[in-house]
Amino acid sequence: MPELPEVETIRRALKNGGRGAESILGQRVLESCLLWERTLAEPSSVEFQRRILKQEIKDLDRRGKFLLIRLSADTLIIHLRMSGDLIVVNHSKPVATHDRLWLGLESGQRLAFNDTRKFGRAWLVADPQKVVGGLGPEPLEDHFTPQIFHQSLHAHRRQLKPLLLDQTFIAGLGNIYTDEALHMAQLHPLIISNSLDTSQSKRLWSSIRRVLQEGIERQGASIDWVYRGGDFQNYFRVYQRTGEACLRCGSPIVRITVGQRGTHFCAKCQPPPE
DNA sequence: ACGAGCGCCTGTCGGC
DNA sequence: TGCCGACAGGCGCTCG
Repeated sequence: MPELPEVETIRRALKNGGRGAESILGQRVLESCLLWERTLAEPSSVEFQRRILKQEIKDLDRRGKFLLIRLSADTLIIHLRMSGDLIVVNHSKPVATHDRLWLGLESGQRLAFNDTRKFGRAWLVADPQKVVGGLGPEPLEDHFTPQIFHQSLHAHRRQLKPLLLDQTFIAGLGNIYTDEALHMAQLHPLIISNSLDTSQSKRLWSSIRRVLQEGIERQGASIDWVYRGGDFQNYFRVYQRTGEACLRCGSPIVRITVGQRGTHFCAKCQPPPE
C-alpha cells in the first residue's frame, strides 16, 4: 500500500488508537510468531524470538515509508512494500490468511503484519540508522527547503519521475503521489532534473508537500481489494485516470511506462521536454 | 551516473 | 467457463 501518507496513517492509529483498535503504546511483547521466513530481514528467527520477548513498546515513529516501533532496547522496523498492513486484533481472533509475522501483547491483543505479496520486511535492530540511514530528506520537515531541493535536483541529471521515486533522493514518495505531484506542478515526468529553473523547482517542492499533506488528511488511499480506511483514491487527479478528463484543462489523461512503472499525466498541462 | 530488465509474490481484471 | 497476459501503492540486483 504504502507511501508516506498511508504509513503515517498507520503510525498514528497504532500510537493513538484508531482503525478499530486501541493504542499499542506501553504494551509488552509476550509472544512472537514468524509465519514466512523471508519477512524477517534481520536478525535470525531464533534470535528475534529471544530478543523481542518482554520488550515494551515505547513509541512509534516514521522515516519515509519505514515504520519504527521503538522498544525498550531495540527498534522493530517495518517496511510494508506493496501489499503490507499492520493490524491490531484481539488474540481470540483466528490468524488471518496473509499474516506473516505477529506479536502477542500483554493486553490480549495481537499486532499482525499482514502482507499478501510477501514483499514486506521487518528488522529488529539496536541502531535504526543501519536500516534507514541512507534515506533522503523527509519532505514535510522544516529543513527541507525549496533551495535545498533545487540544489539536489541540479546535483543529478535524471528524469524527474525515477528521481522522485528514488528513496535516497527524497524519502516517502511512491508511484501515486509522484504522479499527483508532477501533475500539480505541471511538469512532465521525463523532464531532466537539472533543467528546472528555481520557480519550477519551487512549484514541484510545494506540490510534493501539498499532495502528501492532502493524503495524510484523507488518511491515505484505499485501492484494490484491501480497505484501509482512507479515501484519497477519490481525489486522484491523474493516477489510474487514463483516458478521463484532466480536472484542470479537460484533456484526456495519458498513461506511459517510465522505469517499469505506470505513469499518468496530462499531455497538455505537462508538456514533454524537447 | 544513469536507465533498462528482472526477480521477488499473490491476486484481480479484461479479452478471447 | 477457462485460460492467459497485463497489471498492481516497492525495491534490490545485474548489466550495459
